[in-house]
Amino acid sequence: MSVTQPVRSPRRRAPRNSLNADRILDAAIALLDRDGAEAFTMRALAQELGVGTMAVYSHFRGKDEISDAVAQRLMDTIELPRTGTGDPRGELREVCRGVYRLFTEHPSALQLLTIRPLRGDDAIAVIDRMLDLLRRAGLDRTAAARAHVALMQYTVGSALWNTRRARALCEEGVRDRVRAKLDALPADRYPALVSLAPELLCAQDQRTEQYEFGLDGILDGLLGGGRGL
Amino acid sequence: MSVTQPVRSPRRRAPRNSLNADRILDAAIALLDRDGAEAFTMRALAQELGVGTMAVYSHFRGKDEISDAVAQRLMDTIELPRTGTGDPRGELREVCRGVYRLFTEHPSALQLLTIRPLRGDDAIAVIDRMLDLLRRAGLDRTAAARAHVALMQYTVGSALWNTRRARALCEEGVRDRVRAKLDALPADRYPALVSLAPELLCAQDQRTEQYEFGLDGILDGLLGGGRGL
DNA sequence: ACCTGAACACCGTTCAAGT
DNA sequence: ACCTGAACACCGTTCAAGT
Repeated sequence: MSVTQPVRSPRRRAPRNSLNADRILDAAIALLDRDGAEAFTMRALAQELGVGTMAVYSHFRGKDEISDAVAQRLMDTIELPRTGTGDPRGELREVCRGVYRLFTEHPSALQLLTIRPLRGDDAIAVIDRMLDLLRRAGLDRTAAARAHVALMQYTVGSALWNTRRARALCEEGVRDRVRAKLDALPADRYPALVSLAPELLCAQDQRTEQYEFGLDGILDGLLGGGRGL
Repeated sequence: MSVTQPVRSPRRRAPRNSLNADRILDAAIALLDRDGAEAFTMRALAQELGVGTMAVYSHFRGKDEISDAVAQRLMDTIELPRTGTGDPRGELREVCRGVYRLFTEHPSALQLLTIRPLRGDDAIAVIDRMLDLLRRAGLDRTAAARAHVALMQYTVGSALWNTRRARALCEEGVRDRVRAKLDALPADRYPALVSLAPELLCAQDQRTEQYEFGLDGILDGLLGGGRGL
């Protein structure tokens, strides 16, 4: 029978060397940010690139190696504030906000980043900068190390919390169901919660303000002289 | 040919009603804590129960529903300190430590818990208690709501960070590789990091002390009067 | 009703083969 | 060397069937 070429040709063979590690990482980040971590699939990634699934394996050993490379690449996009004349506290605040912004701008990559936080030249530069600022703020060696870890933990936790929330709230009706559940709580059993329900919902909406509220509190507590009373 | 019964009989049929939601949740938590989240599989869960894969579906709609129930069950195991005569700050500290302990004792369930933190009667009681204590500590309505969220975010972030670290460090040789990497860093480029490397490694090892260091800092900052200088 | 295996549409990855 | 599809061992879940 005379047939034309199949209407939907499955895919013409990709020209040699049209694929490389950079293109793959770009596509991976785009895929993660657009469709979320659970859609980050070798098959989906290959399709995003217009290429057979196995083509990617010529450039990376496997999915884990791609994840690592994505995490490293993202960390390298953090911009450090100019090493200022200003106070250490203000600079520290800026560095933390930069890390937080990165985490929330690439929500799906956040979990990749929390696994091995010590990758990438710029990530290391961030850590070095934070430690330096903490020392200059007057903390001793042990306190500086601990304060750095605490700040990173808070930042990771805050970003994770907010992105999970944001994703959940995207689903239809979740917002109303949460509100209804809060309204249905017995006020005699949970008086504080029922009373503060509006403020709680508001706090979760104003995510940047919420992060900065906690950040300022932590910085006050860690830098401000000693255990206050 | 004459054959005996197969040496390994695949599985005798489970007696009726030997399975129920509680047994399934017990097995799920055991599986999660023992083998980790990535081993939490419907097939593995059924095997743990000595039952066909699909038997579980008679009691739960699917894996998501089991995850939700696990999260709720775990949250209900948090013990609140006796509503003390003591200072709000000390009680608040105890509640946070309880939440942190739960998160670290069930590391694999942590991610389940971060998705929908508002499930379960006891979880709600924890929230109510924290809000009440924050109010009694003198915070206004907005500050109490924000402080509660910040404390939860820090606690989740800290538990997540530590359990990821702990799991990574279990792998053979990771510990030495991290140390080697830190030693190999150019001291002129990252002076603070190289100098504080021992303190950093130490801070990540002493996990409970690290959590409490940050917790005390946050409590100081949030409760101690105003922005210090 | 409760439990079962077969089957379906996915997943990451191995392998032998094309160019 | 770079890219390909077929195949393998997994996964969650649907379905028709057994008891």
